[in-house]
Amino acid sequence: MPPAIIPEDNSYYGVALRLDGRVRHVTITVESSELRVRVTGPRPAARARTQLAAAVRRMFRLDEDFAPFYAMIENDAVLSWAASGAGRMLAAPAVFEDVVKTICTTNCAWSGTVRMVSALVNDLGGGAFPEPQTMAKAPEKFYRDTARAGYRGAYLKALAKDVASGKLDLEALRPEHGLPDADVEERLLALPGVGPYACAHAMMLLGRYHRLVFDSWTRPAYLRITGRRRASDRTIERAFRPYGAFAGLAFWLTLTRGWLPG
DNA sequence: CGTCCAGGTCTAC
DNA sequence: GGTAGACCTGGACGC
Repeated sequence: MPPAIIPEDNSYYGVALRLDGRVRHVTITVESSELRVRVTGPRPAARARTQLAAAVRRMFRLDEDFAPFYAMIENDAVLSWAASGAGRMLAAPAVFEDVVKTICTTNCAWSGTVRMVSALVNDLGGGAFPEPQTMAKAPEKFYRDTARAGYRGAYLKALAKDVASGKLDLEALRPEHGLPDADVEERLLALPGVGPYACAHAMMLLGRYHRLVFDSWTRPAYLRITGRRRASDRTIERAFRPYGAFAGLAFWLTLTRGWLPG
């Protein structure tokens, strides 16, 4: 296992997770370069602890090897700063959750995404992100009147249905299962409501960093940072081609440099 | 009040 | 393979 590079002490993250059927509030802190995970309630049984460990490992990308990327950018004019441990985009415990949330970001303002996901968590999941079966069973009324997901409602329900029935296995898209990027992309694009943007975004969350995410935020952000007046997606892709398998991550870090203090 | 568009996608040419 | 129009929703904006 590659070393987990933790940038600083006192980092804190909180999330509600469903562990062995029970919603737990989980806090993750950094203490002496190690992650410490705490949960509310009585000590979780073995099954819940296993689920918790798996969730944290995926959320913080503990099984991914960033060393090749850091070696690549060590002397990079723009990205050398990131070589000290940046790039661990927070993922959900399950690929299903990432795909659902990503669909909830499409063609709407961020406030809409928050509304839809909040409804899924609070009104359907009892405080944690709902299981596929729960989303599959939820009536259309929920998606229309509570989540106010509009036309996405049908996509979300259909997706949940296929995952719940076993017809669709999104977790199989994780890198450890060995599917080539091209196959994973093809499967993602075949999902209802998943186009080039959502596919690229989901690929990043899967730890597959080749594809650049183009949307109404990243495009202007790139222009602002480079000082260009305009640049086509193909031009931007060409600019990041030197980063190879990490082009998408390099693009993202270039755009989000200002999100970090200092 | 109508129009536009926001972390796009789908269908039909 | 590339492009127009429609699509839920709800804020922002112009009139």
